[in-house]
Amino acid sequence: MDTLETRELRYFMAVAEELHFGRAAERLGMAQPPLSRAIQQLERRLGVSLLERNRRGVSLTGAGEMLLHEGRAALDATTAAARRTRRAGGADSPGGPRNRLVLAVKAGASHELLHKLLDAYAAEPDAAEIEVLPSGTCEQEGMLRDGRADVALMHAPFNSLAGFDSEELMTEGQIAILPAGHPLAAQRTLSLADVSDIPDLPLARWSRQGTYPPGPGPEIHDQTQLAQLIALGRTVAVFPDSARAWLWAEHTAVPLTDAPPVVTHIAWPAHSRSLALAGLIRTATRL
Amino acid sequence: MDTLETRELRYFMAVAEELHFGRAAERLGMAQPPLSRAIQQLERRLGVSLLERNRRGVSLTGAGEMLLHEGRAALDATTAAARRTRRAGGADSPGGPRNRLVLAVKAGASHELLHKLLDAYAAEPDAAEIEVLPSGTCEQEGMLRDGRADVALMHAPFNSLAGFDSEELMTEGQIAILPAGHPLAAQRTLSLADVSDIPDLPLARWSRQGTYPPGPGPEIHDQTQLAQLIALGRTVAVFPDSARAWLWAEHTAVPLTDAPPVVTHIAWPAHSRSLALAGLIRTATRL
DNA sequence: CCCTGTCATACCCGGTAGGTATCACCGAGA
DNA sequence: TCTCGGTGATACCTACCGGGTATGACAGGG
Repeated sequence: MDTLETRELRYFMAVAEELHFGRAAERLGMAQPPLSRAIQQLERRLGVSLLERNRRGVSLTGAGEMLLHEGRAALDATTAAARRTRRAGGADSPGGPRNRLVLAVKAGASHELLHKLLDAYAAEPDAAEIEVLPSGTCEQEGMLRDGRADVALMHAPFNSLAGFDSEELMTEGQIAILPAGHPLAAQRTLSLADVSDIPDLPLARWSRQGTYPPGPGPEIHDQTQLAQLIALGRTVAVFPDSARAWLWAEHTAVPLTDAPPVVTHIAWPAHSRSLALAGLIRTATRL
Repeated sequence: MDTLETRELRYFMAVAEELHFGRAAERLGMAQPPLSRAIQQLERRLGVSLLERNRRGVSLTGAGEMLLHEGRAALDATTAAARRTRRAGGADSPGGPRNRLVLAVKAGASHELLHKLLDAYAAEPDAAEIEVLPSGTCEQEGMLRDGRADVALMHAPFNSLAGFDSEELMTEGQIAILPAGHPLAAQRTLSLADVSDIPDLPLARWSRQGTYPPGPGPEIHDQTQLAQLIALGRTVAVFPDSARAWLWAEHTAVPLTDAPPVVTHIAWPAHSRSLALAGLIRTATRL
């Protein structure tokens, strides 16, 4: 009566994202007519029209927008439940309640902090096994939400902590990373304005889920690519202090005076109740 | 393959809560054998054993505990999606995108603040319609989670803000509410210790989802009941300052010196993106 | 040793999810 | 204007599976 099955949600999400029944059906690996019928049934059961069938295409109604947002959260929660249950059970069978936590970290960030955290936690009396899951640019939120990870290191203001519990671990300034020979590399400090429009060094554009923001700089999706382009004198980058750990000989780091400080948090889903997680958080806040 | 249908989740939750297939089946309005089979299928598909079938009864495995917690969140998110979509659509049809927000407030609390908030918001240029939903003791969290409400007034430290976004609205001290004639009512201030074990006035025990904490005091599930019992000289209560609004003539309020301050927040699900909600929050923080 | 309460198995039936074929509609061209 | 390509909706069929009833297997308690 008012149940909203997972399958229906999946179907609707596909249609709402594609705005095209045929493509959505293909993406779902099914034929178009059953999909049309399923969406109609969903609309009837909810007593609400979700899609505006215009001539030549489909668009979302207000209710459709709502279901797109809320349904995303619901689907994430559902797949998170499945994944975490699988993990809990897989650990369960080999022998004893061998807990395992998946920790998502932005690849390459906070190396030293991560090292200290893992070492300190491993020394705890009954430490769980920690699997470190490198995540793409700002992808930790999604990983926590859909259960790929149990806990994450996040960096405000880049990551949003909305909806998670978190503890502050570290605050650091930001630096500009320049080619060693560049004139600006001789400065003791710089401002954001100084580095944001150097004619010969446009800021690189990071990939976010495969798309790039517009601008003149080179397209990047990997720290190594970026490091190389800087070393070649093609671009400049802004990073937290801890990025000094991976600088090359051809790089020069110059502190930025007016860049917002980067705050590293440890964050986890607010409803988590795991002992292993509690232990990790305790260890982290004591560092 | 890895989908975890809503129906399966519902079934498992029932069994996990009842720890008894027969009762769970009855609660679900179905027969026991199909339920057994569904749970078996679920376990097979997840590749994990969720329940320990002992002689004479059922208990949860580690994975089962995990699915109980995570599944609750997932089910709440799903019913929230359905409810909010229905609301968004119902408003959609009469005429124009007539937004409506459901605001959960603990019945009787923060009367003055609520009044000011509603008045101020109604004066806004394009204010949505606000439906005030009185909630039981500390039930606002659940209402936000399963979509019965869109936004809530919460009172730290009684409500937990975990998993929600929130803004602080007001801080107030707490008072003891005594029968007017009682000796302690003559004091200018009291401490928690003073009121926690008055021999003739045991603290009342509030109902939480139908159960009562142990203790000598009377069982209460309604502010009016409590007010009456205080007026009759049978009990004493501790409340935030703003409770003075509903005191009777037979009541006396005495400030408590060492009670933790009560902070009223406005809270909402972290993923909300509604314009109407943003307007309400803006109004609230400007009060 | 039977009786009772539990969950599992066996078997059947009906609803429905999904497939194929086709229709109805509209816009773009020739 | 007529046709053609592409859209979503309809009609109809099949097969799967969710749910029901009847019964089995097993363990404790009298």
